[in-house]
Amino acid sequence: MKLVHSFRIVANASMMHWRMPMLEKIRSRWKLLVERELVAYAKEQGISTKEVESASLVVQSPPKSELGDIAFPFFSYAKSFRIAPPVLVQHIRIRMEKRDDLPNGMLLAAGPYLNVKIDMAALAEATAAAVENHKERYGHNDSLAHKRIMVEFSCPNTNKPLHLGHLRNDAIGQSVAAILKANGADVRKVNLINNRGVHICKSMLAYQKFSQGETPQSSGLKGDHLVGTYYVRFAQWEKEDPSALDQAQAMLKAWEQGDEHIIELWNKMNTWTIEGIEETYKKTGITFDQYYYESDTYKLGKDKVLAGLDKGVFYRQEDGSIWIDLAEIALDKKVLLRKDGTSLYLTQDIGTAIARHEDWPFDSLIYVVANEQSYHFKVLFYVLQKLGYEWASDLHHLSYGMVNLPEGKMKSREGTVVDADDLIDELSEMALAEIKAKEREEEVGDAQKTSSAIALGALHYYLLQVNPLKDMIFNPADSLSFTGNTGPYLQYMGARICSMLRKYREAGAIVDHINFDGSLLVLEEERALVKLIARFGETVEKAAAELDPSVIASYLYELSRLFSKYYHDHPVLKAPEPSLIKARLTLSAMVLQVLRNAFSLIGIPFLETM
RNA sequence: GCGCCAAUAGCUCAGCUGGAUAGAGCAACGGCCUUCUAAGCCGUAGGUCAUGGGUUCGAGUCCCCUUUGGCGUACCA
Repeated sequence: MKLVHSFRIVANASMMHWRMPMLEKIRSRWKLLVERELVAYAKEQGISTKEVESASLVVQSPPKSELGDIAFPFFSYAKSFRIAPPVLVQHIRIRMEKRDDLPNGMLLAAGPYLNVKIDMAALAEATAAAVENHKERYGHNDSLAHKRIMVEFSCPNTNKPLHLGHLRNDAIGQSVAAILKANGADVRKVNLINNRGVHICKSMLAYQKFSQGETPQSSGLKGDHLVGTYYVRFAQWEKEDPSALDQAQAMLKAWEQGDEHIIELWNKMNTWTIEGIEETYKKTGITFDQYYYESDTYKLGKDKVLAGLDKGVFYRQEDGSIWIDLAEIALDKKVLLRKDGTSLYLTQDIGTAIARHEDWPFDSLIYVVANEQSYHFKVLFYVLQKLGYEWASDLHHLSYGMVNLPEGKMKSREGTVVDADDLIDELSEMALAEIKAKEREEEVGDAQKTSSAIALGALHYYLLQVNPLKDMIFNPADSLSFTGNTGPYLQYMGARICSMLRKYREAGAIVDHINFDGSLLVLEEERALVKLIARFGETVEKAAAELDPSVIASYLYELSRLFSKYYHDHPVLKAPEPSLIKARLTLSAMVLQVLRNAFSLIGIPFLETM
């Protein structure tokens, strides 16, 4: 399975030791020591050290905690040394143990693996200090420092409200932007409003014919929903009146010629839709740094296509249309401008990309767009390259899979499209009902606010736990469930820790004066938690390298599940010794901080109580 | 037809980029609330990693064939 995006932007060489996360530092230190010993042994045995050096040592994590914390498989050295891996492991272990410059820790020979049990007390204390120092920035790094990355997502049409597909798009875009930012990049989130074209005219025309001047105020409908009803109305009318489409096209022409009445109507309806959509963004916590409008950029696209014609990279057909030959990238031919001179989707995107690079010269531009458009982006990037823009190679299509329903595809004709606002409202109602059923309305404070936060947590986690490239099935029943591997489960973990910390303070913060002693965390779960917390930074980096929020989602679930089991089995506030209370409290607070930080990367609202 | 992508438990998804006995959740069954919030915890059951071949010490992971499914291949967006 090859699902990894090859995100082209090159990370900075930030891997200098002084800023390397603690766990990585320990791993690479041990790696160097094992390699040193292998080379020394090879010399003694009269084996070419080149052979040994070229088989670079692999670093892994053992599957079980009894086997230690770091694993070095020795399979690949068997040939050079001409002995079985387990034998070599024993030799190297014994030799290394004679050294007096080893860091704290223990070497374990586990068959063909040489494993290390690390000094967990030191790791726990260093990690606790790092969490304490960096707080909401713990886990952040500067691997993408000074990189300007533009992320385009959402891109709604102004003829209908957002649906489930947009929600996946928005969730991915918002999350990827946050992840890149956490890696130090200078990120600019941009939206592109598809506000021109025949499809926009369809809802306008139907409105003109059938609305009798209805407005969001008079109808009580959100603007985008109101406009959407006329888009649907057009589809009905089109069946009754075959001239409907011609009329819509005539309207588009009039629009392009600047007909005042039509522009006025267009402005009015666009405003309604955009205001409605922005309300949805507000509800889902989606924000942008800048909006682009196709009505502003399509002309630039036209100009650039004509310029390309002059340069000879495109050609004109007899009927007047302008084309590009895609033979170089093993594709066919593609129209860039219609014979009547009007622009196409591709033309507009050419203009938009150029305008963006002029506005904010980026090191990379990531388009978050469904995979059904991969052909479009392949062509777009090629066209821009042909036009001579060197930055064309910095464009990246983050292609995500379709959202389907258990019954199959969403189809507007069959009315199976899941509306974004309806879904969020339904989720909120379910969450509210749950709060009431648990009789936690008072406890929770603002039950309304809490339930929408839970709804959002459920939705975003559901959408982001799947690798973006894969098609996913959105099962409404599952998404409405708040138990198991869900957003609310994670939120609940955070709320429980908060509650525990509140109780501690109410009881007088008894162990505040005691120093945190990492050596007290000896339980298997505690070691696993410390390691996992120490790995958060790597996880954030991996998520950026792969442009994949599901990396964060999986990490969060693992952390929560581990902590959940831990605090169920082992008392924190009622631990037998004050110093142990302190140690466990510190560990819990670390988990809490990481939950908070990770939540913000995948759009899960943090809740102090629920 | 051609191109791109996918296939892991009944269902929805992981699987640290080729390593130790393939993991979770849901659904099913059983156990745990005078003990830091039961939106929780524990246990049982569930797998020929679509099929066949190849690469090598070693394959769910890499390569090829086949099958099935999705998307694309518009002077729609």
